[in-house]
Amino acid sequence: MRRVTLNRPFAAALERLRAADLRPTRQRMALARLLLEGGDRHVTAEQVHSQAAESGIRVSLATVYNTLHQFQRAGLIREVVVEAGRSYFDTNVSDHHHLYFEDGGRLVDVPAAQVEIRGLPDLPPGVEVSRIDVILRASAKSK
Amino acid sequence: MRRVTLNRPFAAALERLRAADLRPTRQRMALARLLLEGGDRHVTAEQVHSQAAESGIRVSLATVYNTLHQFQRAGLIREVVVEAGRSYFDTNVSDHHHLYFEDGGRLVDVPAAQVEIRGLPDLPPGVEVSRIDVILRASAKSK
DNA sequence: ATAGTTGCAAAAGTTTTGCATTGTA
DNA sequence: TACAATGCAAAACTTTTGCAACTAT
Repeated sequence: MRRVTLNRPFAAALERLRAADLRPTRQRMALARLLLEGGDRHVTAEQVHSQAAESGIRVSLATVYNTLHQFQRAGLIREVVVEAGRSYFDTNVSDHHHLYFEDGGRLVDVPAAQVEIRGLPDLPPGVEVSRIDVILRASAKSK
Repeated sequence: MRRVTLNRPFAAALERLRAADLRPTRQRMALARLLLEGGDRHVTAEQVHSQAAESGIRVSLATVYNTLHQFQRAGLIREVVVEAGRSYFDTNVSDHHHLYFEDGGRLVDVPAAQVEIRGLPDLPPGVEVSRIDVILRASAKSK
């Protein structure tokens, strides 16, 4: 009888791709594992590309972008735009906001549960708010 | 006696540049008038560049970017990043938030006075929040 | 076979930089 | 004359597109 046991992380990534109706190709599996293992992270496409290279995975930056966008559409990750020409992909897809340290560019999650927003405007009929992004921009105290 | 009367908009733009310690060069004056006359607007660098061309002002896109950033540093305008690779410059510098229509890319101001945000996290000592951006993303109702 | 997918080279945008030119004292 | 500031061509980045190669019937 043949052993069919797959290691855990592999199986988990496979499962998530399947659930999202994305074929488990070599590149996608590699990127899925890179992103979806090891907790909440904020990474740029460029960083994902470098990390892939470090792990010995050959994949072009274009494919990284395309894959990240597919993952986003599938709800596996979120894109957060913080600055002109700098977007982060966030592996935390729970409802939350962001704290951005302008010096250094670090991005930190702020759970939405603890934040309360009131007084938002009404929208035209047929239109709905699909998402609310709150970004707190932090910098060194000027005083 | 020589007439020294300048037309109003010209004088206003001049005044604002002076107050911001920016030399009133031909290009800057032109962009200042384009941006600071005629109410609150959300424009991309590209749009400013086109409008300048239409008004017969010769200025490169690089200069438009550089000037917009100078204006931002001087507090004359604000930059709002809404989507990867798409930043808007906002001539409304009062405290406010944004409603973004994902189909079409229109951006609308939401006065901050009517919005109340509570439960924001504490920051490390020496760090302060320099700005809070709230972006409501609106799209056609899915139902 | 063949219809749909995938991954990437090349193209398209966007923003920044370096420096010749211009303006100021 | 020197010194700083300006405007832009060219360079550097970031992101998207078009299509050849691959996959799964």
